[in-house]
Amino acid sequence: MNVYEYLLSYDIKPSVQRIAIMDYLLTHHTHPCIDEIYMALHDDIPTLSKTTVYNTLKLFVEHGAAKMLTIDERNACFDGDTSAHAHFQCKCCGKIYDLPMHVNEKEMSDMSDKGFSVEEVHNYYKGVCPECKNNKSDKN
Amino acid sequence: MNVYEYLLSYDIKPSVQRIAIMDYLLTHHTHPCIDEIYMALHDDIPTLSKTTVYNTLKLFVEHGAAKMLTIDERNACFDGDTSAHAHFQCKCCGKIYDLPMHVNEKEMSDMSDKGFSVEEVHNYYKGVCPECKNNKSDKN
DNA sequence: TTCAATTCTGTAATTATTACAATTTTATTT
DNA sequence: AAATAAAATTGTAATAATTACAGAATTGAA
Repeated sequence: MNVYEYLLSYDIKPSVQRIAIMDYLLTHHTHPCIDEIYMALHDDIPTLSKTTVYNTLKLFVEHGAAKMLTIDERNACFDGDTSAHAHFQCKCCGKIYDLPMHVNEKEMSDMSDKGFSVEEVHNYYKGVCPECKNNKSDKN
Repeated sequence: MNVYEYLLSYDIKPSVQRIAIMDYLLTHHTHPCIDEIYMALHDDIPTLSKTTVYNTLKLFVEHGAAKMLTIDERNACFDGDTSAHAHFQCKCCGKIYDLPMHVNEKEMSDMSDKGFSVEEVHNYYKGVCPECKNNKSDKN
């Protein structure tokens, strides 16, 4: 399935901009912020407006085609992988890694027992990634 | 232990403003944003500056006396309860609830096996709280 | 009391995000 | 194919959160 059909499957009308943005999300697993996407696509689509990037990602999130991450305190990040998974952000380099998520069934059933309807599960860690740990020890 | 000593235990020099802000965090479990704290304390300390609220909370977080939550997309929220626990934010009323957190030991050991040093665990859910569910059904 | 260091304050600057009107593009009808 | 209507995009301006910073106030030590 190409990006055009992929968008349609989420009830999103494809356009040049939407296809480019979704394609970027699906091929780059960097959990980009608005600016990263804008700057990356600006070369191919010189007329692209940052407002369009904002609007498009909002649309994607509303239709369930992308997820917004609030791991990074500075910027909202976006993830084209909508499957349930956890994240790790390195405090040193800022990179966000994907991790398998093990949903806690006990926690979930406790919540619904108390009358909470759970719609989203967010699970992330912060610390230092292996790369940055190596770089640090190199300098000693 | 009073708030004065509590701040000292985190190596934070107490001041009128710091004591008031920490006291607010410890007695109100609303996970307040900057504005809530500022407005609540403004009556008692009319000279209080919003910059001080920002600076003080930053200081608290750095010293481990408070945690910053990025659950709410609009504002950073702050939590004086530094013990490991999860959160639930209602998409309807915005309220943030505390939940017991069950740390996933498997996930943790997987990460350290791969060379990740985990320093923070964030775990939260979004959905509709029991109160809002009741209010909705009342209107039918 | 004097001096130095720290903390607080208020304003200005910065940055992310949203609002909105005008333009462009796309789809539909004639 | 031309005319029309609807939707999407763009760019600018407005808003809101946060940070920078310099001066004022406070605290602690000599």
